[in-house]
Amino acid sequence: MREDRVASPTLEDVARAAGVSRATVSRVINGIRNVDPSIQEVVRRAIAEVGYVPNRAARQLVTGKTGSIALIVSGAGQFFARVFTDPFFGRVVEGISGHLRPLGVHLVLMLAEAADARAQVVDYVRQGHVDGAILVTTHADDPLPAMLAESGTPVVLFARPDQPIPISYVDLAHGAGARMAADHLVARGCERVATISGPLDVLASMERLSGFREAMARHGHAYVPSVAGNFTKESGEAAMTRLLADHPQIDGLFVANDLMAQGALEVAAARGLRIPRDLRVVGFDDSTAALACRPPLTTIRHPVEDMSAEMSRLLLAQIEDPSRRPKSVIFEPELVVRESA
Amino acid sequence: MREDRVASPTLEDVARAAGVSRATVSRVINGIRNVDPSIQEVVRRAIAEVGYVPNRAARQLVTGKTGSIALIVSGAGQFFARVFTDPFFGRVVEGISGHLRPLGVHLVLMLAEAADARAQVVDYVRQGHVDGAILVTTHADDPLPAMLAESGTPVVLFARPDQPIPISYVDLAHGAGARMAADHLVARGCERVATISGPLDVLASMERLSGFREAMARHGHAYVPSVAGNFTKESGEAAMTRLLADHPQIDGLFVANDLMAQGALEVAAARGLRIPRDLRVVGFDDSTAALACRPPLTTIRHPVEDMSAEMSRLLLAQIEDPSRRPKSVIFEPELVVRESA
DNA sequence: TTGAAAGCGCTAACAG
DNA sequence: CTGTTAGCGCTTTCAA
Repeated sequence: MREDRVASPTLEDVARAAGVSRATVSRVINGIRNVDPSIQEVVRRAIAEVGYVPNRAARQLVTGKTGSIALIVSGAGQFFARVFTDPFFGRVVEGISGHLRPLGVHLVLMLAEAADARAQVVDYVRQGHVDGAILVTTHADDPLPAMLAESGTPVVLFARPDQPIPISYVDLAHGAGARMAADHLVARGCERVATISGPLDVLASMERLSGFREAMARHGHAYVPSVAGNFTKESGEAAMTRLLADHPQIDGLFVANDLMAQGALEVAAARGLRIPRDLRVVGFDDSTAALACRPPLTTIRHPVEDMSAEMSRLLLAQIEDPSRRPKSVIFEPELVVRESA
Repeated sequence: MREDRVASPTLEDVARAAGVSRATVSRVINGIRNVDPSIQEVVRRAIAEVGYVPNRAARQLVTGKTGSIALIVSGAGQFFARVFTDPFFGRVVEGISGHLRPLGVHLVLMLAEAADARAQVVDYVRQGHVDGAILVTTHADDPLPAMLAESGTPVVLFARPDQPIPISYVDLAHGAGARMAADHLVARGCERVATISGPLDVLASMERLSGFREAMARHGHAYVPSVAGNFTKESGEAAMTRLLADHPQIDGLFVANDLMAQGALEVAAARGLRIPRDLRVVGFDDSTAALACRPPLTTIRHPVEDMSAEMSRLLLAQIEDPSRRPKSVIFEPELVVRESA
């Protein structure tokens, strides 16, 4: 009863049990028409009987397809603690698997936190474990996108790469989002506005910062103090502490992501600042952290799930037709008004 | 120059380029002795020249091995937000990949948050994508451990399964840890002690709770009020709020994990309670959350990384010898004294 | 020490 | 509609 474990049953076994040829069994398994319904029934029964499961390696060897794709998260320094602490990555996984699962495509997550891990991941992909990869990188000068693109595997990126490489990606109109934050703060009557930005070597951070500055300038605010964080809550606290030390009078604040905003709000609360009366705060992302804030955070919606679903769509298309030219899809942000501003 | 992408080079190509047979190339690739050093050199050069990468499917078809294992995280309800918010999972991944990477074994992470996802994961494993699986499940009545065990794949669990199934696992002596917390609180002079537990249908939670109660009873404290949370920070806040409403006089608190302790501390601070003067708090896990607490949290060390490394060790052994009997390894907790108690 | 050859389990023409 | 057959790329006896 358990010996089938020793050598799992093959097509051959099913064929014998059903009294047909391997080809016929293969046909019913792959849902190809042109098979007599009664025989289909017999085969199906035989499959169940012997407990047959197709051998992926054999199948891949002839079809060249694995039926699975990798989501690679690449970064450095405090990597694991970062990934498993920021709601962003969960949204990405959710968006991708929501799109892939109904299609029967397997999603595997791989984490590359250092040079050797990166090499191993590239290895994995090049060996043909997956049909393609979706890549999310958290640091600017990551060599992985180029390595992967060069390997010839279909790849799609989250966010435009720093270096111009021929690769498909999905991104957000960060500048437009920052502008919405600026307009909102000004409309609410803020006079002394500052911002906590993300790491300045990350494109998205730069775009949010410059977008915000430009919009504020257009409203006549020539000077907008800013402090950079690294997108963690702790860095938001540190940045806020510094900001308040240098500019105790601010009445409006734009923070480049919700997690940092959460940290900033806690510091503000500890300082006795009432939100939004004394200080209005706008975050960015509309992640679960925005709702966890006290008070709930007014923020800019970053449709991460939709963008991630789009990544898988692009990837699947590229797998189907490898000659496809790289394509980019840019999403539009939205202002979400809650209580903090 | 780019056309090698169309059909990637095979052993045959390398053999031709090196002027030897496929078998010889295969030998040098697999590091088999009995190959003339000069030929080895020639072959290695040829490999680099044609940019050869072994085809995993073909290799697996004959060896039966994939060289990769899966880490499956299974759960439900708010699953993604939970996994990517709790430092615990990062520690698991870190422990496993730290052990596996030097061995050249690939680690892929798979998330199973609902019934269809579970089925897909089992599918993936049974199809032979991986040589074995490490399973972490966050809810009590998860059918996945049994499904996997039954499939015949080598599997190792984090934490003892609720149902007795023949499967290897690694666990912590939770009761012993809870006892340490109790002893410490009592030694610090606490008189009115309460606890915030984890979900009561999770074995580890129960063991921590009953271990704590027993130890307190041994110290003469017959009654220990408790409120259950679900291991998230938010649930810690809610539990603390409830606890303080019913028992405003408590001067000692044991919380079943650091994340909930963090939430509890925030509520305590908002109530004006001084820690540890008015209230001493001991957490559990010694995760990054413990250091993020104000003040830094006294807690019980849960050696998650070591335990995870041990899981991969067990799994590899089981893969090597599938007839191996299931084995369990229990780790001992340690008290880590910081400022909160 | 090296090469020839037999498959691993499956799919996909190609006949029938 | 079904069976036969030729490989997919690799490892591994078995000879040489």
